Amino acid sequence: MKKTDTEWMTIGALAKAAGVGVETVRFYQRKGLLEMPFRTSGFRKYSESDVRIIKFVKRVQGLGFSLKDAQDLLDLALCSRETRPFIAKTCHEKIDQIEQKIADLTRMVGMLHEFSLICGSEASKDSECRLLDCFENNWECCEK
Amino acid sequence: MKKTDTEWMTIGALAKAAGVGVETVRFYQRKGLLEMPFRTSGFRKYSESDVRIIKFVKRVQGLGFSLKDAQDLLDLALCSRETRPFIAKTCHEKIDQIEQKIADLTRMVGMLHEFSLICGSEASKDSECRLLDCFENNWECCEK
DNA sequence: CTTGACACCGTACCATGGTACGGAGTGCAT
DNA sequence: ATGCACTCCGTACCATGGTACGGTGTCAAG
Repeated sequence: MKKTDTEWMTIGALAKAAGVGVETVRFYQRKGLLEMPFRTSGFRKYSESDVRIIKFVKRVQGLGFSLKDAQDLLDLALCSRETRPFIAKTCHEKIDQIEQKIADLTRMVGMLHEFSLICGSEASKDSECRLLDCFENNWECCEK
Repeated sequence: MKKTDTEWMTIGALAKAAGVGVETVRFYQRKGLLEMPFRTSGFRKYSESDVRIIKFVKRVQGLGFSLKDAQDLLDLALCSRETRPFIAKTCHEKIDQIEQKIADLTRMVGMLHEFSLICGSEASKDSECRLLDCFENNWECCEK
């Protein structure tokens, strides 16, 4: 690769740098998460920013969001006077979504903590703890 | 249905009560999330606890867990002296998993808050906020 | 005792998010 | 100039989590 000076990467280099497979890059391209890159004689030429996008998508995905959600968030990057209202809307939607999720997860983890205490204690009788009861009670643990 | 007295439900009644389709119930059955119910002359007979299981699965799923994870959590309900060590392990694994997720989501939402402030302010110049920069910086927002 | 609603079953199909394959072209080094 | 690695593209395939279809069986009321 004589073009390292012009800082282009091939698809393979990008994939490696981002920790995904070449096919995943092509897949993201088809999905519109990565824009169609410049080409030299048929070969795709990527830049560092593509690495960042892929890593970002992977991170967001790991938090339980879809590729569509990742796309929404990527679109937030286009911050300009015209796009600002749209961005504010998307941003606040995502914030609400995430805060709801955090609240739910927090209750869930609290319940699991209590559950493990009750169930783990020598005093607990067999089958005394019924996890499902806790969930029904908005994740509050048994006979609290 | 003359058997309301014996409190059995048909698959249709269960599905309706749990807010899913009949096919979803059969699917969960195949996946082992619901155990094979008693039958009367070929028809499945469900109880209230099946409704609870389905609702639970749906809730857990909504938090970004797989059916497999839901299954793991359902297995926690079997709290007895023999299963206790296994339960403790699963429970703490899930707790760690969830806490990690909460931490990540919390950083993410904080970043989105800051982002929306900066981007939303009249002072911000076009294209000044680059969301990707924030993510790279462990979700800390731009030039903080 | 028929009729309509529901149940049975297997199989096919759908979307999402990839992963793999195969035949052909390209680029660079030896 | 030859070879090897890498790229191209389309298409097929995979797992997950359902959803739909179609032919048959059952139930319970009219």
